Amino acid sequence: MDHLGHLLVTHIRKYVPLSSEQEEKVLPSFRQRRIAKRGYLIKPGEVCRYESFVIKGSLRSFITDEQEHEHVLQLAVEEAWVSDFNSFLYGTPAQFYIEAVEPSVLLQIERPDLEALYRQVPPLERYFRLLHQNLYLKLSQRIVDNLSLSARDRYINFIQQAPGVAARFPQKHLASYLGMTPVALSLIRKGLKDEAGPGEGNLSFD
Amino acid sequence: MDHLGHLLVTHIRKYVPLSSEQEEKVLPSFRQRRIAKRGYLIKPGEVCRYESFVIKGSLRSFITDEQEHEHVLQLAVEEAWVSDFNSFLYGTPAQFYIEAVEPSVLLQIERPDLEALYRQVPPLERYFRLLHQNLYLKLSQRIVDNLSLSARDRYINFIQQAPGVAARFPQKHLASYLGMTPVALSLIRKGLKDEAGPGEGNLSFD
DNA sequence: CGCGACGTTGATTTGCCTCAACGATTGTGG
DNA sequence: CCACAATCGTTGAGGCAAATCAACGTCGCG
Repeated sequence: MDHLGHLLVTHIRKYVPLSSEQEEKVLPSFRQRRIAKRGYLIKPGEVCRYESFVIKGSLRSFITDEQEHEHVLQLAVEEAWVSDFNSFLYGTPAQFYIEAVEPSVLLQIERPDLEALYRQVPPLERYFRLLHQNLYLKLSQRIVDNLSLSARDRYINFIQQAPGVAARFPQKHLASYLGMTPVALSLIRKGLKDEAGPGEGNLSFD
Repeated sequence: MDHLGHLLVTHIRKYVPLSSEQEEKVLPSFRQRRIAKRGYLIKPGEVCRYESFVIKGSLRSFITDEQEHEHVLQLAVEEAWVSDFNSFLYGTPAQFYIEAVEPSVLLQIERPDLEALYRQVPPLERYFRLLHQNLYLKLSQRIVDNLSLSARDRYINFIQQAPGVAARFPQKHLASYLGMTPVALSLIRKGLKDEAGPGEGNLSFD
């Protein structure tokens, strides 16, 4: 258990220095939670009380539109934070589903505890600023990609930037994340495999 | 001039409290800069040395793809921050153009000065964390909209959420921001005007 | 006034979606 | 452990929203 917990501290230390005293104050604010495959962390309408750090497994966040179509916003694996962030911050009803795609283990913190932790361990304020800076940069890039790339190029791009991640999610989740249908993604993969040629399968993305 | 400068302090105070001593330390770190209509704040390949706060005017950030097509990432008016954030943070070559659409006035800060300011005025660390939280939320919503809404609905959505902003930019910039061509936006507007009926022009978005 | 950039409108094309049927794979209860 | 159902991925046929291409009107500016 504890060796998993230290994933969080190790992760934070990639961004900000922590004294060992500060380090010890972090973990006690978190509770570990397991979530079964296909279990839901949150559903629309509920209030998202926790910010959750993934120490094992994978999850996705998505919405459903009025035609019951799912749209995947995030594909999360180890060292990602998941929450309905708007709901967590403002106590408003959540907009997203968050579902475990693999059996997962999370470290969760409630908002009052997080605020208290900011005061006890000031570098965390900086950590979360850096975290949100990076998230902002990634989303900016994703928007640029959605505006300027074809479905095919978005897929190629994703595979190159996050190798290994695609393999952990059903293809339809990846398709939705990339803004296309499962049918389109299937055709794109077929196209790539064909043009690579039967002899040179070393580009296989499986 | 100073009355414009105080727009920044006033803005920051919407997010975090500042003592008057702290308040006085903020503005001296910034330099005011005017930029003519169609002037460029930054171009791809340059290093973005400043984070710029818009106190007057409007700007857009965009990229061009290999087919010379422009793709607008941001439409900025008063109280927005503009920069090639990645370049600003890491000193890497900028990816974006930033162009003044109207004659504009900015308050600029360099990165070392910003870091120094964090230390002098700790609440700014919190301010920028909150700022990036909000930017993150807005980008998330934009991605959801791009995934789940038609071009028509994205336009309606934008007009409702940012009334007045559209009028300050050429239609083709708005179209690009919304992920469609100028032709498509023109047809959408025509469609909306027609279905509103010739007698009831009170929904006109001009 | 005349040039150039912008918006509009029409004709045509296209990338991706929808619908549908069929394999492949997974998971589950008997 | 097998049989069956359910889910997922693949493939094909047809359709549609939006893009492209192109011509014309309009406005602002030198």
